[in-house]
Amino acid sequence: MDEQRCDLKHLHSDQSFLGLGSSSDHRLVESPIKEETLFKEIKEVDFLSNNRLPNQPAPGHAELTTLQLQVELQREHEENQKLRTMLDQITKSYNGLQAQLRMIRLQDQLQTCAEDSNLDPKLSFLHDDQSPKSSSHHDHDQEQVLAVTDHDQVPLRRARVSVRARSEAPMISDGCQWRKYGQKMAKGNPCPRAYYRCTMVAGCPVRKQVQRLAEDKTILITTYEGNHNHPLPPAALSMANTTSAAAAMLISGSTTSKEAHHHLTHPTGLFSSLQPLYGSSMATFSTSAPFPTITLDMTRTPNPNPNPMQFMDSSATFPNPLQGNSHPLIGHPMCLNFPQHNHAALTPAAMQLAEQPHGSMVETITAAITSDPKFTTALAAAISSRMNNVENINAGLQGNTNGISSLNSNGNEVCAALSGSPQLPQSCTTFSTT
DNA sequence: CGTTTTTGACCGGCGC
DNA sequence: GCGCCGGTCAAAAACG
Repeated sequence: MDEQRCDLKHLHSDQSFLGLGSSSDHRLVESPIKEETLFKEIKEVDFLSNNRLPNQPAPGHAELTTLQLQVELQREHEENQKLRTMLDQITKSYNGLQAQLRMIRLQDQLQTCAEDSNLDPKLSFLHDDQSPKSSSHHDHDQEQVLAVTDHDQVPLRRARVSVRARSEAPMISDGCQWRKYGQKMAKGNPCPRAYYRCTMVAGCPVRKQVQRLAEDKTILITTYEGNHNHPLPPAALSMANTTSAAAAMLISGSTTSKEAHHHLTHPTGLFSSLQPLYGSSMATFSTSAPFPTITLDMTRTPNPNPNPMQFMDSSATFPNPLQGNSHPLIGHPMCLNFPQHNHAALTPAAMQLAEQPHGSMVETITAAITSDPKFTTALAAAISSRMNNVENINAGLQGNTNGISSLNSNGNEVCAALSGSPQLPQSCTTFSTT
């Protein structure tokens, strides 16, 4: 009952709900459901008001019988069910519109990129099983947009994100529910490799492999593949954002080189612009494997950021209230967006790109940082102070962009940053090159 | 008793 | 064609 009240309180109080609170959001995302209708509906189920039932006796009235209370409870339960149904519909509409917006932005972004640099031929791995090579540049871009934004998981199903972290536990806690479906002895490693699939929702394509490093058995290598096709609890957003962002970077940041490894600092495009911000040794690309893989190393601290809080700028945005999919986590006070970037360090082109899923790399770093208890307190204080100012900040849809190929998951909120990955005993302030 | 884990079998890709 | 290897399946076992 308390949870229901919290939900409804949020519906009443959060002006950012559905993005209706922001003028810019309102302009860009118009819910198919009229505002008036929405709030009228909500008004009818205002559990918090003492006058919500004008034709019913006030609570606590002496005339109330147990039967009446039961009838009222039943009625409120039905209304609550209606509300949840409505919320689900709104969620679907919101996700659909957000996906459309994302596709439009991505098209614009690719047009901009096409003018500045050649697209990577190696991106053909995105198109292998979709269509033959196209002759025109424009068609190529269109194909890429379709491949990247398609919901069928093909692109990121092939891109993988490997996360290295020190952990004594058999598996790092990333907030998702996993079911083990296999275990194999990998070549050259005495430790078995375990295979898990996401069981939060039936049919979720996300899988992961967990294996200990042969050289150092305290290091756990978790390899993620695919994107969740369902909303994630805040505790799972951090890692999901990490993998989604990294996979998006892997896809969009590939180079023409056939070298076995590519660093994020390759000389063209986004990453060179981001390099001053992210440092020079955060992650490693590997294209020698059957699947393109990006490795994020959270086990070393070769180049500690002297001021990790620099990632916290003033561009914090409202949370996507629907990310939790009508669960009590909606409106959770800790569920706020981390800033996307230190915009001052980026070129305009990089900023535009970075406002797309690449921006989640900041969250990747944030996740690593916040998995360290030493930073948790400081982060909590910083977040608390910024939450006081968040109402004055334009929400902006860029704060709610998801992973490139994920239409309705992997929002950019780093809700779990402060609570997630408790089993990561060590983390670093930057990612290291392996 | 339903769910999860274990584990051997099976399949497909790849190199020789 | 054969063997190796990574990945998945599915029946049995274990668990709560």
